[in-house]
Amino acid sequence: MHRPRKEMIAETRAKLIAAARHAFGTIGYAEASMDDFTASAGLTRGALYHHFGDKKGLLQAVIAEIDGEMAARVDEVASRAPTRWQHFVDECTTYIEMALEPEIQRIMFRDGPAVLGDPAQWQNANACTASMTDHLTALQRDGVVVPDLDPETAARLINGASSQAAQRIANSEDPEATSKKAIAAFKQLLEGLRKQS
Amino acid sequence: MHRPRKEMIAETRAKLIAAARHAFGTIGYAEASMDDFTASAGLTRGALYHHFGDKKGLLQAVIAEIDGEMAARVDEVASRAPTRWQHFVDECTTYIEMALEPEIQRIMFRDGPAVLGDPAQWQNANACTASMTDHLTALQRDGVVVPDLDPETAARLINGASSQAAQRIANSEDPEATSKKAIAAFKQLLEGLRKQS
DNA sequence: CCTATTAACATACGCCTCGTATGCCAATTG
DNA sequence: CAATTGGCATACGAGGCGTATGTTAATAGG
Repeated sequence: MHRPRKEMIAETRAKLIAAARHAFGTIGYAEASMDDFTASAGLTRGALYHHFGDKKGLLQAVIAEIDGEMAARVDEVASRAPTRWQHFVDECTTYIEMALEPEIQRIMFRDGPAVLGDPAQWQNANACTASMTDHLTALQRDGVVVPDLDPETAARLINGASSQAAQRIANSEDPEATSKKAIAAFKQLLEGLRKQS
Repeated sequence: MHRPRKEMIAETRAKLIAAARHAFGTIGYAEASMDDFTASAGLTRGALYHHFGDKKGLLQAVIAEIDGEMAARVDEVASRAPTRWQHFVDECTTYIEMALEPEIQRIMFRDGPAVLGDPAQWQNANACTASMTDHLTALQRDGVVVPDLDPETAARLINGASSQAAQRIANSEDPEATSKKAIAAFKQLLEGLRKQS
């Protein structure tokens, strides 16, 4: 049988990623001891180094996984919306909602950039921005968005604003109220991209 | 004489901050060995722990210093502008320009948040956002900016977009061209805040 | 079917870094 | 001038990380 072997390996990788994701997302990358979270997965650092090279490599794998999940979710939600513009706005607000998860904030917005550098340079972890860029391009073609605008650049700026919005909500005393204010301010900024009719 | 003593102490603090700032800004917080950069200042970790408690405390001090410098610069540049709105826009673009410094990006936007958490929660390091919040409030009062908007929230979102713009420019192959695109996109977003006349 | 090789891990070792406890010296204070 | 405090260095112990080295089980070739 070929399968059991392959499956065991895949399972090992998955267990390591899951354990690391949990550790990174709660206590943070720097505080997460490789000995500890590999042990919590019933393994040792030997497996980690074999599969991912080093701690950074494992972080990359975790980030790739999260990025994939986020992109899938954004894609799903945004697909049902009456207009393209609404589609785009929904995409952004969904992104903010997801960014409320402490795990995502910690890994994708704080530890990730600190350890791996500018997120824009990450390989296998740009699905969300790519999607937003595509939609902005389409909106521009349709004349909904102002023409003199680089879509990818705009998508990045919006990403920055989104993550700040999410952080503000997440750290708020009254998340409900803060959410309203943050989403409102965010949508207001987006209005700047629209061509006035 | 009281002075020499006090001066020596202040000088020690300053040397530690300067050495740490350089180390953090180049190789990064995690890679910066306390033994190394204290030695480069002619001191030991003993002085560091005495004055700043721990590595995080020193990072806070470094951040406070940089924040002060940034706020002073923003204040200076923005003070000469014909209109209040222009004043505000200049403030933002100056902020982006400053954020191009690798040292500032690394310390203020990457390592700082990873180690100390959400910048919005930082004490003694919110001068820039505070200033932008004030100006937004004034603009709102004057009817230049849309009324239904929380100034501080908006300031934070703009901050997020600014830092992304700066990162994009800094990591670009052609900074000159990217700068034009990023600043343009940024200003376009800001237009969303204006009340249409 | 048997052997050789490789791959998937675990173990063991040394280095570096950090935090704390302790010690020393100079400067202030009365 | 003595006592005390504060500024800083030294010394020690504990982890954490990376690498080098096993060990075992699965595959491949004859």
